[in-house]
Amino acid sequence: MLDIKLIREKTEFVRQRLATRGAGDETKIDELLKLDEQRRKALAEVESLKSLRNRLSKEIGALMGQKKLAEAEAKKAETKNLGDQIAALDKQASESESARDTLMLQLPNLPHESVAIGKTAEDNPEIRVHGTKTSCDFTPKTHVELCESLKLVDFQRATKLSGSGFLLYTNWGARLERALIQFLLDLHVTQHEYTEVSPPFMVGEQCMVGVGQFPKFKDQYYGVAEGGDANNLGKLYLVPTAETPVANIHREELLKETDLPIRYCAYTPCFRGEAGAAGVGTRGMIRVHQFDKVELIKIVKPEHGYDELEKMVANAEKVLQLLGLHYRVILLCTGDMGFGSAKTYDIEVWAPGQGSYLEVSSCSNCEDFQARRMNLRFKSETGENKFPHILNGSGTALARLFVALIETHQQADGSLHIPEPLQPYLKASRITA
RNA sequence: GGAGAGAUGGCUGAGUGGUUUAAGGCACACGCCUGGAAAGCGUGCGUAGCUAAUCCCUACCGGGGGUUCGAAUCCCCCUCUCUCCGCCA
Repeated sequence: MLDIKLIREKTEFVRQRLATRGAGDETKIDELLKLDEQRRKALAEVESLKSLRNRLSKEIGALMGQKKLAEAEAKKAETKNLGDQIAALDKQASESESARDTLMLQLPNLPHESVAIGKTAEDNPEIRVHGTKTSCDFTPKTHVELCESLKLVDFQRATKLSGSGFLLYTNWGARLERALIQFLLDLHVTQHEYTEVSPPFMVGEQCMVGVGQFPKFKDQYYGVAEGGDANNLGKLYLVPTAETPVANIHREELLKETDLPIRYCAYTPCFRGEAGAAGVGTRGMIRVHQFDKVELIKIVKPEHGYDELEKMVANAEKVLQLLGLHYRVILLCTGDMGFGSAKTYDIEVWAPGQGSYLEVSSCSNCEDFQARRMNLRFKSETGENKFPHILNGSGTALARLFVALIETHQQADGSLHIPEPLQPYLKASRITA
């Protein structure tokens, strides 16, 4: 959520920054300010009436204390109609306020000044590249072919269980998936100063609002119903990312400045409806309804937000470096960024079988946008209550990492070489048919 | 699922209709004291809106509604927490 004061005081600046996203959000500003003005006007009136009522009520109390009952009754009569006026104005003020807040929740974050202005993924500048595309003297198989020949994933039977877009890992595939999760958590916890947490895989609506998934993108997620009772559908949602539960851990709290920075690392499966997305329903692991991910979350003082973002990207890159994968880091342009983000880096890993790069990490600084939505603050040393910056980054998403890994390390004989850092986790250096 | 208890500021904890403009304590900040510290003493200290303002004023005691001139306090609904019982991995 944006700061309403910023919108009031620097209206043109906000309008221009919103316009860089190219989604037309800047057109909502006039309506927003109108509602804000209505609210403030009603509030000023109702507050002076309340002030009057409070004064009279006190006088009535004093009169009754002195047993001057007749005078008290007279004053009561005088005060009586104030109540209706107050109720009417209160209603006006709260209606304006809730209309204003509904609009506020729909407005995306302002892009940081360092973000390139652009419309689509075509406009995303490449920041750096690590390694080179693998050149092998045979035609690389796709991950689907490898999964079938090495029996890592049973696509067919997964469909029988849950429909398209779900994976059934089998034997070495299941072991590899588990090894990767363990490897990622250990890396971030022991080498990168994150505290491991294991959150619920279902969250309440408030969490979805807190990080910005609701109300705007409600159709993207899975709601669950307990038992056969359709009435409680929507009380809980399957997490689309660990960001949702973990970023909300300190929701509604007032932290001490010395509590910061907070750095969390969590594994969860991620559930996504992928409504309208290309590639759902086709075979393979690139876009599925459920995948595993290890997520990094930071809650930091505003002045450290962008340093911490750079470190977070480096933490995610380390994963790919250790696994011997070629990747590039790109900066998302204003038009391609997520709703709550002020600045986002994507990491794309090379998948030789696909002949393309796959997004395996997205690291964002949401600044105070999410903290405002969840009313998470910290008390500074000077006694001020401030909103911290909240950052999230994948470290990394697994199904696609799995794809890049097996496509990159496949051998001419059809077997799979396991990179050295992963071997202790898999307890194998090679997978063969 | 059944029964009971509860939800008050950063924490704790009083408060059953009118100096509660939320007591007291802890924590925190500053000062006194001290060779220095602890203890002790003094002062300050909730959140948000409004505002040039740390002045006023208004709101906020889990959330929503009601009664009243006036509600933390009385009534109704909801949510959550705890204890016990049942069921259960």
